[in-house]
Amino acid sequence: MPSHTEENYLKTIYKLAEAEPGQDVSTNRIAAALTTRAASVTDMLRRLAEKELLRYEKYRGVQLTPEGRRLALLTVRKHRLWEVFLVQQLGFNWDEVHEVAEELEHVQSPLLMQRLDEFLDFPTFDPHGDPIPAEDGAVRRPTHRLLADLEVGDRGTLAAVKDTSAPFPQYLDKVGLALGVQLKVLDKVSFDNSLELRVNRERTVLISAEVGRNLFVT
Amino acid sequence: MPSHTEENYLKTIYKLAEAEPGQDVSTNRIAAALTTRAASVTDMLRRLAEKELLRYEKYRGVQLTPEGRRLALLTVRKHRLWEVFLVQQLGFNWDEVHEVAEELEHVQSPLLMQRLDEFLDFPTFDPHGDPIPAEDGAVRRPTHRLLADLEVGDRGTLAAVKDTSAPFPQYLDKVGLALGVQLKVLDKVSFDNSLELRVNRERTVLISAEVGRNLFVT
DNA sequence: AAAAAATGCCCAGCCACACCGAGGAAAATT
DNA sequence: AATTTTCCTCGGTGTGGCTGGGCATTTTTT
Repeated sequence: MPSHTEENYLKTIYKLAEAEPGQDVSTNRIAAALTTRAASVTDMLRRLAEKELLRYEKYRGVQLTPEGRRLALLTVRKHRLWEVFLVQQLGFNWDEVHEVAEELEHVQSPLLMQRLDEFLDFPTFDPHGDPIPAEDGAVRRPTHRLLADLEVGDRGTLAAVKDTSAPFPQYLDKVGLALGVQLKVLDKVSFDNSLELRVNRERTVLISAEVGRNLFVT
Repeated sequence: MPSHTEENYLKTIYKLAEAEPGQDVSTNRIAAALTTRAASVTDMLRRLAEKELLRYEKYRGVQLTPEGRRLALLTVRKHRLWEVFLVQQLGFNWDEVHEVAEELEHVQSPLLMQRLDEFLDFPTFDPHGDPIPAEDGAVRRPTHRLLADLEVGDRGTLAAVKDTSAPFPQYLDKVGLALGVQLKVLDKVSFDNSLELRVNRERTVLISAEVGRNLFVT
């Protein structure tokens, strides 16, 4: 049974590996992601390697073993299922749930998660639009594209955000964007790549390229 | 923010104090309840006293401060609310929920508990028949009597069990008793105080005095 | 009241977990 | 080949929690 911290390391490593497939994950990247020092990370990597949850060749970075990957995905699954519960059943806002889910994800009870999954009617995406790994570890890779990659005239539905830390969802709220809205790219300003969007065929919104790189559409 | 273990100590002390009001709670009783050693308990008591969560006079036992009591009740509240959720919403059996609730009770989020409470429609008793402390710490003391204290001819409704560890609820199931059934005492065997009961005006059941002392009726 | 038994305290120490700074080794970059 | 960057190792810190053994206190017994 991994400790909370171990679960967090595994989850972080999984996400970093996901972000840049093929490459091994480096110590410093992990340290940055967990706001801790490289020395602490090395420490933990040794322990996780000992438990066969990842392969660790020094100076070479790190790679999850099947078992490590399984645990990481399980944690992600739990996190996202709880987020669905919090938003759909308890009426949380989708930008309020992260911290709470961060705690709930460490509860150990396969039966609980199975029942919760059923109770929520087997959701496949969480409130941020991220896929919920299945019990067997299968992840439905959504057909998302970066909003920033769309061309003038392209359409899509806002499906997910990349950076889900608090300020960003709040910003979205403010400019009137939300998951599920219909978008059409009206213009792409060439000099800074900012985007002019039509939202739900009603309003027009101007967003920076920065923001565009944080949003996924289908 | 108390640690999980601290919360467990507080909860245990609260329950022991409850069981025998007036008296202070002794080190060994706590040790027995938590299956640890007296030395460990002394240790923790010192720490909790330092944090002003209880008053600790050596050789004299221990007493929760208002703040300690508040935290203990909060933990009990969380535990029991989660139990209601598990049974009512997720379809757990009432004798399966304890361990899971034991984990969930340590999640720290007042907002979460408030929303959950609302979602469950402000329940006042948990699936074992025990009262759920209100947010302000008020406990509705149920008008329970020990089944063993009833006299021949008395009637009542089975309202709660004292020992909720796994085997006992299973035993109840087997003999056909459940919370909510109507009971009438047909006979009380004088030599061992075992009880003959009519259940829901249908069946007859014979239980030992031991069992009778573990059941509450209204 | 003294002796015996039970209870409970205190000390010193142990273990697990997680973190960290400093210095040097390895790898990447130039 | 030299420099910069990365990151490993080592020794050490702190916290939380548990424990055995010896001693102090309280309670019970006589």
